[in-house]
Amino acid sequence: MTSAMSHHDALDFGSIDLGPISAPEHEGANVSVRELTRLLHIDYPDEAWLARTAFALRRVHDGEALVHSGDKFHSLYIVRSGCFKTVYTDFSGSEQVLGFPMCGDLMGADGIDGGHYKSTAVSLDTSEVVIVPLAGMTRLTNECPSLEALLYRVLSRELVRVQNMTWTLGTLGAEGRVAAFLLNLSERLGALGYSRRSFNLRMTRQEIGSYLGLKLETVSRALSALNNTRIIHVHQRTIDIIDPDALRAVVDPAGGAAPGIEAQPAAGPVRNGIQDDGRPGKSRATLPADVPWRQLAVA
Amino acid sequence: MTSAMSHHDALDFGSIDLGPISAPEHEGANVSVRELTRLLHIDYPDEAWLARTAFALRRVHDGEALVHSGDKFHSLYIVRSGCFKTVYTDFSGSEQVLGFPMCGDLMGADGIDGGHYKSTAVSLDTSEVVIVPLAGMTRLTNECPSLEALLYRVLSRELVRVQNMTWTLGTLGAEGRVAAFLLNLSERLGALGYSRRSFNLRMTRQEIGSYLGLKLETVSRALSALNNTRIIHVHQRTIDIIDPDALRAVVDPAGGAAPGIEAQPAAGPVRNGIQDDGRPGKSRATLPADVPWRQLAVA
DNA sequence: CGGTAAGTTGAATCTAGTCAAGAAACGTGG
DNA sequence: CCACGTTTCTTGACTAGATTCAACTTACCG
Repeated sequence: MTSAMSHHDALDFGSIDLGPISAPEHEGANVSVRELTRLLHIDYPDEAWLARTAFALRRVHDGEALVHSGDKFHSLYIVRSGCFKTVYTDFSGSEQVLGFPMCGDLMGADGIDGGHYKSTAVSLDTSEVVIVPLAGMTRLTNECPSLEALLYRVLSRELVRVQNMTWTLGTLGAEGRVAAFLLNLSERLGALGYSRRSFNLRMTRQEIGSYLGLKLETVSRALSALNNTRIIHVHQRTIDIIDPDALRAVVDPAGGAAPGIEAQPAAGPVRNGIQDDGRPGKSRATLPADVPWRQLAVA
Repeated sequence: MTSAMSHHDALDFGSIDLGPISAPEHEGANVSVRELTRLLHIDYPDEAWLARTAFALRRVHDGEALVHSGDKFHSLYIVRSGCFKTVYTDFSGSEQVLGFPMCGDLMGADGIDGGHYKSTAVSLDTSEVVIVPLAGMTRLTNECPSLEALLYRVLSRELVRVQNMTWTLGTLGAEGRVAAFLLNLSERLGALGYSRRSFNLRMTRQEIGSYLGLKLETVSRALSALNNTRIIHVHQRTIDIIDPDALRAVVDPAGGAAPGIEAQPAAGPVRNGIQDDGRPGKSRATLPADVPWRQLAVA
């Protein structure tokens, strides 16, 4: 095999040729770019013509799969409402939960590189997703580079999320993991305008355990333990966080330096991450203020 | 160097204004887009004008940090030679290793969204990286959408890698993790033209353990166990894989493949003829070899 | 050479997994 | 509305596996 690499366009995202923006699965109302950025908490310059561009929505019912592992990749999805679980299915039957995407979260990115989704996304609720057909995006990004940046950011964000997860799995014990899971959930729900103190889990102990690398019994025990120490109150899927600080302490016993639990400033649009002004004279290559920089992992 | 052309969008990657493509840290020779795609094992339509575009290289010495956690984000990096470790640094000083990027691997992507790198990249060797200043890319991607797709793919690939890692941490025991780690390393080295059978670790047990969520003693024991069962031969950092199949069986006793390993429609070109040469690799080579579809989790 | 860092190995401890039984919630159909 | 089966959750006792503590060996570097 010589260096003959000109096969057909291996880099093409497929050949979904669509109108302005839509998708095979189009159904129901559409969503403007502006609303999309609001969902993602990412600011972007409002350009009139873009505000008119719209993405299709898709509704997914409880228990229904949005995409299956192995399906041909075509679109990214941003959750607009509801809640999902994403799973690797070990064809011996057992599944490993990779995440619980909720409003504003990305799904499907693991399909870009290989051309096939690598995980299955199942709705845990009646949910709605914004369909972002990647192939169709290049046309748009040509006219609006900031839209391209937005995509990079969304992908990066997902990467960070998963990296935090490996930190959680690599460092924390059972109670720490469960505590981190609850805090993360609390934070995300809070960012969406729900109560940070009180919420209902939409997933089973089994699913939580799979996600956290624990058995369901262990999850149950950890929850009971936190319940007994009055840090939270648990009844089935109802969670009340009584003492958030104590909960944080479970994750990070080493004093308060608890790496920010606040995942996203969520309240206001996240300041433009990539903006930078660093002109060429940026130098100062080594003034790294090696700050503990983490967000609380999980979910 | 200081060209004048600041397109100004709120989401712009900054105003690093550079020539064709270069970066503040420019130093040494450059690398063409074509070579970059070869590094990444991603095909792309060869456009003459693009072939003339070049990326800067940077050399990083053993023990030196390429970027620090908390540094302002400016570029992505593709490893061209050598080996790194990427770490989260816990405020209390302890570090969690996130990966061991090698030739063709991406670094720095966790900095895109927040505008600051979230992990530190330290060279475990004398290494060379291709500097990909993201801000400067939008101009290029306008002219060549496939380049944009390339970036998406690279990010997606990294995401999948980390997802596989969470699978590893979530499901495997100590021996399985170490076995998966070795197989992954073997596969990656093989893809680079080195021996799959015999190689030297460039990281300590401590670092491996941190990466795999284990203590160094546990890593040592796992290696000893595999050594005693004649599956591999270990002597300090020298690894010989004697029975690859047995090693795979340690990861997946059930005999199938790990999740996600399900056969992809071999979208790839066939492999060229490089076999194991049986020598622990350290000869310099940037041989392109096609990556087998998916490596076994880890690393 | 000698000192330090890295790796190995053993024994005790602790944590999470496993097996098992029972309680609580949920859905369905009478 | 209640009875019934199913699923989910909780709890206990026991086991397997990883961590901890500690001694010791081996490599590496000046």
